[in-house]
Amino acid sequence: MATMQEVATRAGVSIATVSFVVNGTKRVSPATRERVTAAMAELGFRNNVVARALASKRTRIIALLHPALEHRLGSTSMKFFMSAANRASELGYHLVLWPVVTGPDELRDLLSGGLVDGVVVMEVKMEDSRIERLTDLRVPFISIGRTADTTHLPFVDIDFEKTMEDGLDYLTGLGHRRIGLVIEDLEGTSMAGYAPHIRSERTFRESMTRRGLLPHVVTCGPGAAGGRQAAADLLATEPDISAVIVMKDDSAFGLVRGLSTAGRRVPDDVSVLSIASSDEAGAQSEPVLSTMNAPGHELGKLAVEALIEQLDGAAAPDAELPHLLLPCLLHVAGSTAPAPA
Amino acid sequence: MATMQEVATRAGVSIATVSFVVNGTKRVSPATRERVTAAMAELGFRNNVVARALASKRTRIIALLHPALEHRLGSTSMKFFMSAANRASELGYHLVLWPVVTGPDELRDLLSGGLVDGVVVMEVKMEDSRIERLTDLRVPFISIGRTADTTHLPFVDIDFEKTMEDGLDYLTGLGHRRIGLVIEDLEGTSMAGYAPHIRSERTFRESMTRRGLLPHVVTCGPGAAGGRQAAADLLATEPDISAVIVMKDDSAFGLVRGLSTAGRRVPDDVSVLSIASSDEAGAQSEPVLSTMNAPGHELGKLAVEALIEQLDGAAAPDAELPHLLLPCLLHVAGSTAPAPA
DNA sequence: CTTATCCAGTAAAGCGGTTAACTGACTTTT
DNA sequence: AAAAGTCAGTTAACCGCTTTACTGGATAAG
Repeated sequence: MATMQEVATRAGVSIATVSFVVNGTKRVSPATRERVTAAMAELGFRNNVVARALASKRTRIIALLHPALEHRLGSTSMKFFMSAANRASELGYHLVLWPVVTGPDELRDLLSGGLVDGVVVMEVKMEDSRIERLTDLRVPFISIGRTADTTHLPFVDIDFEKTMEDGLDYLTGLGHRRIGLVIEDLEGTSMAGYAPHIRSERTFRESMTRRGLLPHVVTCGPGAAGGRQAAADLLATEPDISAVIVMKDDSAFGLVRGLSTAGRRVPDDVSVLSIASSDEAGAQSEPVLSTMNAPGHELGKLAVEALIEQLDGAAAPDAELPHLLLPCLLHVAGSTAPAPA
Repeated sequence: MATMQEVATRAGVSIATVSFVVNGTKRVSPATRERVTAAMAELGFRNNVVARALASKRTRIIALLHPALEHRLGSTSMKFFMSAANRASELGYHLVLWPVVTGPDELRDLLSGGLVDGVVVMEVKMEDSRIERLTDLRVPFISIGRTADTTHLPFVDIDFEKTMEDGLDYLTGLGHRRIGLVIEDLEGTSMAGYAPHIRSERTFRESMTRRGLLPHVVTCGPGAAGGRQAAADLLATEPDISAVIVMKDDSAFGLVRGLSTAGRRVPDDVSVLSIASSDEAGAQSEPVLSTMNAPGHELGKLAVEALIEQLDGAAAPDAELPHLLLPCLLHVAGSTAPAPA
């Protein structure tokens, strides 16, 4: 690969001039610029990213941190990732998915090594040590999801509170009064304290109570099997249940089947609303699930924009931290219907 | 962050010595080693990855290239990714998922820039320009999946041929004679020429013919809806079909529902076998699908090992290229049964 | 006609490491 | 006892690019 020095020699200029041409850092006369450009083309010059990074202390690489192994990337996360990657690319950055395998030290290496300009954190828990670590390391970052305390946290997140309220508005609007919530049980796993679950459950309980209704909450095991069991558990507690909100695609699929097995027709006897999901996921079930779609695309875009603004120093030093909340949007399909008489 | 020079000063040695301690590149007396180690600990020294990369021309980073947007990461790919990342980590490398957004130039930048030591390519088509490009750039790489011509291609892949034979052995062993194949139609999409589909279909046709049976092949649209339609199409062609092999999870879910809608019970009337799938995916359907499980875990591990062997120069210069094929393993669940009389 | 300003371009000092070649003291060999 | 090895450490030349300070000629101002 041709180096900058070779280009300089060939164009009969100094290496600095080449650098100015490449980066547009300083004015160069049209004539020399032309010579340099030609030389670059002839030699097939490519700027060495590593050398540039060392000298300038910027790589234009953003890492999307992903807790490896645990929790596989759902379609929502994937959408988010793609959207973020595209937006980053438009803004001249690379967004890579970095599975943090070995724990905090690996993180430290990348960051203090200067390999990465900034970080996006996902799958955040109510208390999350990674956040503190990033703050300590003074790495520019943004979080997808919020910890319990958000005062010093730049984040974008799904507005689970509003999503839940909207969902309940919709269901009660259909006449439902006995409504259950199915949430995967993460206690004991590495995802214990996962914020979306906790917020959703809390809001569900509060909102139901406020509406003068009894909150029926059932936790379940992982996968479709867990959802299936949840149906049985729920019906055992409250046989007259007429609507269920469920928080994970797997669980939702299992839930619907569990309800059928128990002789409840969906949506005639029991309505099912899958939240923080997507059209595509909903379409995998029969009947097609009514969903509240996670705004993965928008969140990805916004997260990257906020982070890059911070990186490029476009944001005022003491500007307010980004605190963006977007609710899931209701998409009515075949799994919800008016409450049975 | 403390630099190596600072550590050296503090320990009263030269910077080279510190480097030797850090990398174990040269013998250092226990006494000095101890002083250096202590100094590093006190200063919280972290090796600067970028500087190291520039000087040594190695980053110990491997990029898993992913064609952005197109084809979202299925659970098989994800398993593969995780397994590869873990194995890489064990071997002292980082494996990151790099969505190539802007096309070949981006690729070129990373590689000629020396940001990445090697590359893993996935979602390979029968003719794939990326392979040629990587060869041209002389970047060490390994492919998950094979192009049509594999003479110069280092790869690991699912043995679709054997998988299909095994699947057909199993089904014919159950007495099935009228067997269909459902494959998603990718013509006209960016994934046209996707190797797994082509190999599977070809082997299906050949093997069926060899067995003296008629190969019923139906292509379908994307998602569950496509699979559903495929059921109708297949029954229109061959109403007495008694078994169907299907190649994608989405399609499989839709297919099962489509069959039910058409009044066929699974598995009593029609058996369904989902290939290149996984237990977890199969469990999302009702009845639980019999699957042939993609060896994502093994492939990820093997791919990374082969690549790193190449990187570390452990392989002889003219050693044979890795050509590894692993079949999917049959996992019998609830969607297959003996052929009806 | 000076002196002050511009301007395009250059020289050179890093950025934080790696590594080949070298040094000097001490141990073996013959 | 002289020649030859060992061995732990050091020196210094890179790796390829960025960026600040500087130069010298051309133009504008006084």
